[in-house]
Amino acid sequence: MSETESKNFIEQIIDKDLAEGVYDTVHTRFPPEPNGYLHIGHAKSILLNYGLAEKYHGKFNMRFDDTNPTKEKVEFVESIKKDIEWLGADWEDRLFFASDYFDQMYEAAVKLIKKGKAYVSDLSAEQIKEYRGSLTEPGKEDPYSSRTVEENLKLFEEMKAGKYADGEKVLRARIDVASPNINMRDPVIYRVAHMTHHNTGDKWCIYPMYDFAHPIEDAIEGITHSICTLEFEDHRPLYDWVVRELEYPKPPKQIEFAKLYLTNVVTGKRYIKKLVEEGIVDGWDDPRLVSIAALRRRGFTPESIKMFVELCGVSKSNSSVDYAMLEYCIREDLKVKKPRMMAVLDPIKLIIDNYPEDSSEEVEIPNNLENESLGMRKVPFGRELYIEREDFMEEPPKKYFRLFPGNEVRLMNAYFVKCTGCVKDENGNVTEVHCTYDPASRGGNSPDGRKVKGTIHWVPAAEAIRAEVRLYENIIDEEKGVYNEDGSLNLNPNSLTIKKDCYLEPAFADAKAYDSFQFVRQGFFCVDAKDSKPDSLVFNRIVSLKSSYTLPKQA
RNA sequence: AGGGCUAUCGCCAAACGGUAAGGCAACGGACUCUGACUCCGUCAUUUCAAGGUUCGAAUCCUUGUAGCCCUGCCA
Repeated sequence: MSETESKNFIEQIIDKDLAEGVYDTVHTRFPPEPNGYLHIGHAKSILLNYGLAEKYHGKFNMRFDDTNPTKEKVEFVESIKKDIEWLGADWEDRLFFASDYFDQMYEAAVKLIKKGKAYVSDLSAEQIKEYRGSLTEPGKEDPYSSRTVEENLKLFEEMKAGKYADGEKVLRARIDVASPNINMRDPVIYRVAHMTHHNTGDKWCIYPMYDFAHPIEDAIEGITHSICTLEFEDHRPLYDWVVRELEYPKPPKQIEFAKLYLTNVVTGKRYIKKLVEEGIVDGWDDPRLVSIAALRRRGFTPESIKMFVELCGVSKSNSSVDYAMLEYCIREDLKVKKPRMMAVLDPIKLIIDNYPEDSSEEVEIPNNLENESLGMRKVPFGRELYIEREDFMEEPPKKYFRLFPGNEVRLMNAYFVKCTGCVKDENGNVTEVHCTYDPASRGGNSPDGRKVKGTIHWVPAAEAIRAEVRLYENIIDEEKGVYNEDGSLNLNPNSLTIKKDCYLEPAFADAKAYDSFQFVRQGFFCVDAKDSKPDSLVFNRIVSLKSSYTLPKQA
């Protein structure tokens, strides 16, 4: 708590605005265009905007920026709402659509025309591009810019009435065709598009452009700080021009911050689209992706994502955050919240030769030593168990303190067992490990006080539940990117490992979709909501434990 | 006639002229009913570079360098 005293640059701007009386409240918004799925980068924007509103006891609006009917779909509206709710950003009763303001935007355009600040142009898209000049050359005056106010009013009215075809006429703001900032070279602010809009239907055939619409949307909603990403910096003068010319009393202010990029992760929509189309991933919510839906399916919690975003901070420098930081956050969140269960991913049978045949018992195990409220569970124990194949070695390396002939270890929360040997098949592969147990060590400690160096996990062979476990790695190979120079896919071949025939404790019979657990020594896993069926559980690994598999390096 | 923005440890990121926070990662060590977790320790004589101003510069000035963004009737 104490180290969060330093404020990010946006909070500093807000503090100053509040102190100087520029605004007397804070009102933010998240304004996605409903044209795709949200990903971890959007989460930063959502939680930043929502967090600021919370922190300053202000308000947070949800707004769909749907001013271009060619790209937007209702299905995205629903998925976006779901994801934002899941993240915990509460817009209360303030859910808006930019398209709800089309009337006001139209009036705003008329106002500009009347002020002589906008005119109708007959130039084609290509011609406008030509007249705009280039990065190094100034633009040229639009030949239609000298039309009278009356003429412009009439023409704009006709545009609205549907008299013109798409592309025939546009409304341009009159600013400065020679501006070094290309966005200020008489930008188009309204275009003709005969198209059915998902919200307004066929009411309109003219639609406002982002640069014109966005400041108006913000102003109408009383937004104070309009937070967006760095690429809009060049648009700020236009944003300010719009709110100034429209004479809004306490105009909103645009503030830009750097997008969140994750190292070695694909976020680009067109790349993900291609991966989905080519069947490389099983959809936009494939657990290897970082869409909000994918993270949810993988088992990330809203809390972990919030922690992650806060840890990343807010600045204006382009940066790419290490994936390890995200993993840290989910480990941190889950480790005290979720039960620690025993699961054997690569099973080998362990037979306790001196355990009475046809006998069994139950041992009691705490669900999470760090969180007593998670309670205890009972696990059946018997003569035949499954243990991890790597927990037995016939010829152990130095410092190996699991099972090997002659060595005694503890079966977690059960008994001490001493390895007596193993059985191999004709190829020399170990098929069974044999041992004897010490009945006096029930519970996991010996009354004579002797210690064991190793403790291993186990699962009762008869009652164990079979499952499939999927281990995901980042989908992209280090440094090389999604595609090679020749356009071929460059994927990490280990991005998905499927382990079938894993054995779980019987308690997993009650596991439900999205339930997550810590598998002792294996990491954190989540029941896959998409692929699990009542009789066969599929687990996605959320994150592995640090170096849990690695043995000490040999000298 | 181009314009805008950015540059502090492997990765994020504070510091707002007073002598380089913190987190992730990494590496030692202690502890442990799993080798995880936890704990304790190490990790920028230096802030893209070179000059300058100052008692004092990551912070101010100058000149460079590198990266990102902008020439949609997309957002």
